[in-house]
Amino acid sequence: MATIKDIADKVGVTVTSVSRVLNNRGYISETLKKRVQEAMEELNYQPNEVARSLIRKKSNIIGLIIPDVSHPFFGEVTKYIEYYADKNGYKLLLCNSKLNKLKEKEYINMLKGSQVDGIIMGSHTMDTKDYTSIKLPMVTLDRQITDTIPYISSDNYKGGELATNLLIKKGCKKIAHISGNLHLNLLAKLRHDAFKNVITNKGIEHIVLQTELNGFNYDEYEQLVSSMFQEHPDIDGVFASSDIIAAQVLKECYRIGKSVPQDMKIVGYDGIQLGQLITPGITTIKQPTKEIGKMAVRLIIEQIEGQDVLKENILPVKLIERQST
Amino acid sequence: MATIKDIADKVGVTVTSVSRVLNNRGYISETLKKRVQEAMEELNYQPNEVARSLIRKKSNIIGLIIPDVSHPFFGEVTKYIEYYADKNGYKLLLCNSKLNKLKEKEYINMLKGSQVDGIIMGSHTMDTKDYTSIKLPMVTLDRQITDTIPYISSDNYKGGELATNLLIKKGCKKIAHISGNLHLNLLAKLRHDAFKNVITNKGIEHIVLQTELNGFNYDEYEQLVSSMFQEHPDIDGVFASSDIIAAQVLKECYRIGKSVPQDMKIVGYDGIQLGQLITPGITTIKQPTKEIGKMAVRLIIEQIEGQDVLKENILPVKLIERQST
DNA sequence: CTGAAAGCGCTAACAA
DNA sequence: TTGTTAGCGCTTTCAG
Repeated sequence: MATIKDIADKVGVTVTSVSRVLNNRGYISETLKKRVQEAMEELNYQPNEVARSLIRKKSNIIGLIIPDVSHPFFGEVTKYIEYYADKNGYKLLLCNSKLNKLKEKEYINMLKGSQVDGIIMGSHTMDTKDYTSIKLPMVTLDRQITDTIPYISSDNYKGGELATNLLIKKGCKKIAHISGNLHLNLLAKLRHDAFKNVITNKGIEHIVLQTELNGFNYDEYEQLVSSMFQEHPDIDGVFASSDIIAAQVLKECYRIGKSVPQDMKIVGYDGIQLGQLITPGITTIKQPTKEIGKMAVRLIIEQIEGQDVLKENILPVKLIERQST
Repeated sequence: MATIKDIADKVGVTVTSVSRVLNNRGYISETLKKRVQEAMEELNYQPNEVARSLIRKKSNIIGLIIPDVSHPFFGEVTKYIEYYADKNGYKLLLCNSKLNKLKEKEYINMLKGSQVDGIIMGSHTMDTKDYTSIKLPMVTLDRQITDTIPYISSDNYKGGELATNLLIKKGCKKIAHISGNLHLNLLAKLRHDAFKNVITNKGIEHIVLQTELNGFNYDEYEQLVSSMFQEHPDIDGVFASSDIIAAQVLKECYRIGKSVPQDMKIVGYDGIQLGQLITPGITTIKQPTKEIGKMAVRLIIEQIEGQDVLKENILPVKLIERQST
């Protein structure tokens, strides 16, 4: 790979001048500029970003820690984060923590060592103090760690209300809520809170189940759903905390011969693209993945640039009614 | 952030000694080693990987260019690539090309500038010469560019055969193959070739459709499938080149009242995790995403280490029969 | 308008 | 066993 020195030698100037045209800063004659640019073209010169990072103390890299890119929701968010990062001249280092505390810690150290300019945390299984000691621009997705670290979430409470009210409106008499793990301190817990409040107010029979801590295990969902129906054969409505779980519920309904939406109504969560492929279409609460990704990148960059940012960033959700209700 | 100098000062030695314990190379007394390590602990020292990269001329970063992480197949492959990269001490820089030639070029330049040690190309819309000029360890997924660049693919021909034979065995009289775009020079084209060969040999009526070039557009699939059924109402078997497309076919069958598998049999491709959530379960050809990811990382690292690697790496596929056939 | 020189944080001969 | 020194590729004062 050609270096700045090679260009300088070829043109017969010093690296200083080449650096000047590279950064378009300081005085350089038009002719020199031309000649340098030509030489760069010819040698197919690519500035070494590692060297630049070292001296500038800025890598233009954003670290992203999420549980699992292959989960559709995180896949979509990641796509948009990458898109907006790139659009703003940043690169994305991807880390899948699998909701593992140790892994998360290791990744954070790795990212610090790699001199990333900021970290977007979509997985947060560690303790508060572990985060406050990071000393790097950060934004979390769906978890409020302290009131100094900005977070982005969609309106989980509203989502929970929409889902629960819809099931009630549609006439469900006994409703189950299958929530993610409630011990992770996620803001997604607000979906559960909304469910509880609404359903208690209306005095409707209900149960709540939660998934395990260990990531996204389809087999576990299958178990969970199957035993739920066995224990509570009279359930006629389910509010699932993800479209994946909702799909699992739907599948179990097929298996045990319950027809949807007649005998059973289902509402999912997330609004992943794949939801529209399933029949009957799963009614869902759509999270604005694109806006989440966009805002995550914006908040990180603004912090990198030293600006103050809003700590609380709650984006609207939308009820999408399909055939499962 | 503490630097090596800070540690040296604190312990009262030079950076050389600190570097020695950091890299565990050369002679250092046990006591000095201890003291240095303690100082590192105390100051929470993280070596600056950017500086190390600069001098070692090795970044320990692998670049990954794929069309779209949010596509389930690529999401799964990405997950495993990240897993094995991390396991081997490499980081992953993620790039979504959206099958855009210009974007792909820009990403390659970006990755070269970032001094990545190698590139895994899961998107390849450029011309052969653009790849040969990269001069960096590379491996491609599902495309053979030259006989010097190693590639990984699953046994597409076999997959095509398995799918087609199954549909025939199940009694289909007119079979459609919905393929990805055939102009991308992908090895996935072999699925089409196998389909053609098998079905022509057996003298069975058939049609072939292909998707557009522009990425993965669910609406386009919907259009395509819908008009296919309108023009050929007598189709009773579909071999789709992805599970997503297969799901779309299934959805259309529900819409127009064709029952699956009685009136219509469907085989998908990829074997994504989500396939098992759909009812009826979609019969599919499973690609070994984990092995693909593992091998991609292995081949890149072996090249980085200067080893020779096999150029042709074809992994086995597996037929998974579910209820759609 | 251009160059000389220092230095980013770290590694690695070569000396001592 | 430890230190001196040069240098990775680049940016940036400060001179000229």
